Amino acid sequence: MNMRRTTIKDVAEAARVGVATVSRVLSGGSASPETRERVLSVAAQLDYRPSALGRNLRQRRSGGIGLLLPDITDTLYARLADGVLTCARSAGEPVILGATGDDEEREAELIGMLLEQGVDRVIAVPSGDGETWAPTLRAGLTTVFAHRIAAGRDDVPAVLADDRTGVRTAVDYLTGLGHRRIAYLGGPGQEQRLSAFRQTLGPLVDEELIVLARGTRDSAYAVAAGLFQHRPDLTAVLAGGNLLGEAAVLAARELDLRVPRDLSLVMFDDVPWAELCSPPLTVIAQPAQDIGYRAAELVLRAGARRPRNVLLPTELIVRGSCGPRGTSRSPR
Amino acid sequence: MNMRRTTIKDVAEAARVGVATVSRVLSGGSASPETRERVLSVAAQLDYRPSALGRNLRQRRSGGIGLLLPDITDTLYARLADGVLTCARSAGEPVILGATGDDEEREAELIGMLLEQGVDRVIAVPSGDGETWAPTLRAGLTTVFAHRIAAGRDDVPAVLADDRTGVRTAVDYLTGLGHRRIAYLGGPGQEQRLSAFRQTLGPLVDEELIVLARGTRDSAYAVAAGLFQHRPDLTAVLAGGNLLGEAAVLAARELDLRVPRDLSLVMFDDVPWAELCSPPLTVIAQPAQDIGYRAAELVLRAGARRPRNVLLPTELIVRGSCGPRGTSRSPR
DNA sequence: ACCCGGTGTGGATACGTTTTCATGCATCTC
DNA sequence: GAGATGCATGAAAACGTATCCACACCGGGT
Repeated sequence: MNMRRTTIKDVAEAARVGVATVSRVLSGGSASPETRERVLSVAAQLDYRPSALGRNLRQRRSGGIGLLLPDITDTLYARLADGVLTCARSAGEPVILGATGDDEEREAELIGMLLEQGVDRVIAVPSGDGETWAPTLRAGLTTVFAHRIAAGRDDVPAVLADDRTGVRTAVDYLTGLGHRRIAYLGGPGQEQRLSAFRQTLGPLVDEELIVLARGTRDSAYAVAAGLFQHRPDLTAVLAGGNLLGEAAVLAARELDLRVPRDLSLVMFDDVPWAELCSPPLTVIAQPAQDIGYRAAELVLRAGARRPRNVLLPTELIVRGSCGPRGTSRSPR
Repeated sequence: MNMRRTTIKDVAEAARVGVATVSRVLSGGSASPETRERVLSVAAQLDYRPSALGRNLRQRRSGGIGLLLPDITDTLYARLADGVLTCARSAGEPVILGATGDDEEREAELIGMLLEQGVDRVIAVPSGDGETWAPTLRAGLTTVFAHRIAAGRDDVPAVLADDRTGVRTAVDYLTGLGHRRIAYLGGPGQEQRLSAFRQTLGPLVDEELIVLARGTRDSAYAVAAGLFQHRPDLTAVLAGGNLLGEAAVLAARELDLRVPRDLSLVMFDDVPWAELCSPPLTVIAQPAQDIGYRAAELVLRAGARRPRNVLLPTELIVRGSCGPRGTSRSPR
């Protein structure tokens, strides 16, 4: 079977017009009503689909939007991706997905791949700093950051969750319950949350209770377990991501800490399993899907004036993992 | 800034050779050592990157792999996607992602989009039947199914988890614990699992204990709750997916069924939160990431003889959600 | 009658690459 | 030494589309 694809030329011949006219009709240009209808009917008849290849080459840009995430396996990013997909689908644009693994080098590599593909619109949860993203902008790509920003790249619009308010609400909630020794379990690239934590806690902040993990499960668990063992006097912990929260739950169980009696726990990001835990986890929900959707909107409606950053609200969802400060934990 | 992209022509001029030579050198064709080196050095100097646009048009196919999943939000599919991404990255191929939502129509639409993009390699967790996938094959796309197959499309190679053995192992485990009234909670597109369930259980099978949900969380919950209420005599349940398992846990808690005392639970697919549950869930683990990776391998190494279906082993991971059959549940 | 602006149309070109084909040169064979 | 064989090379032809430009035509103004 050597079926050649039907091209615009076939349509033009069949409709007895020039290729230019067919192109115009299909791209919404001007044409006389009868010509338009004839072309349309012939195109439908031959079930002609314009080749993106030809078009892309001609306009020196592939449609389509690039999406760069640290890890598609993380439900937060998966939801974000889902939002992007939803918006892109309604615009008929393909989405090229890449996983950076929070690695600057891999991110740069993927950016190179996108450039090679002629992609001219990118949504990213950036891992690298401003330098990594310089080629992108130099090449004239319209870029939008989501969920976090790259250091030193204030010129790129971003759509973010209102982390600061989220942290403040959670910390206020915990201090309201009487907690004083509150730990923060952080991950990579969340300076906003950490600084909000410090700021809200003010004089109560204890630098020893602030620990950072790398992006992996193992690292998160090790850090959480180490913290709990090293500082038995802490009564509450704020986990700055669902991976960290998972680690905290696991580590607490391993050390026989009862939640919420011995330890109150608030986790960033509402995930389906937060409700399945016992007790169900109190969380700071982020509109991950919306973030993706809005980012896609921004990147599609480019050309209009560069919009300011978008800040989406977070919400503290109180479930059962926080209680009043009990007596200090006793070593077993 | 009107920086024109550096093209192969620029490189050719700068290296004082023809464009054909540059193309050959860069594509690994034959050339004299000195020419090769000169071209390479000039290309590096200008930091030339061949445009995928031109190449794609020339060879009438976009490189790149299309990936069609029901829902990127489902961790199973997210892991599968991760496997595909990993393999694709090592091959330098972009991945175009689409979410079908388990909807035949949307799937067809996405297939159309892929065709229009000139994608000629597709990995899919198919939702539609053979008819939906007819255009794909007619257009000569190399297609590989993952995780499940489309009805009536035995001509498409597939990478699957060994569902039948997984189900058999789980059911044997449950009957070994003394359970006789075992329910099956199924989702869409998993005939393999269901038929294995029936076959393994043999005469013990009770059609009333087999219930199917649609793909959504709400539907899963409703079906699970209905089953538990309607048949208080059941003592064990096999959930045919992590969404179903989630629903089962939730419904059991809502109805005050203690796991595993009142109800033993085995879930298909090992997800991170299975360990966080209390009790931790006994699961049938599927190598989702491997499935994706292998599928990507298959689709990339096409041209070789069409390989037979690949069957990847599942594993029963015993945790704490199954116990010996207790006395029949008493109504509260 | 003439010109002029507007509109619909098609020919031609360019987008950047790969691949075919012909050419030239060097080496090998009889 | 003549012909054959091999290899490196560049000119040119696609690939399918969008767009520039020129042309024809039509109506209304002077």
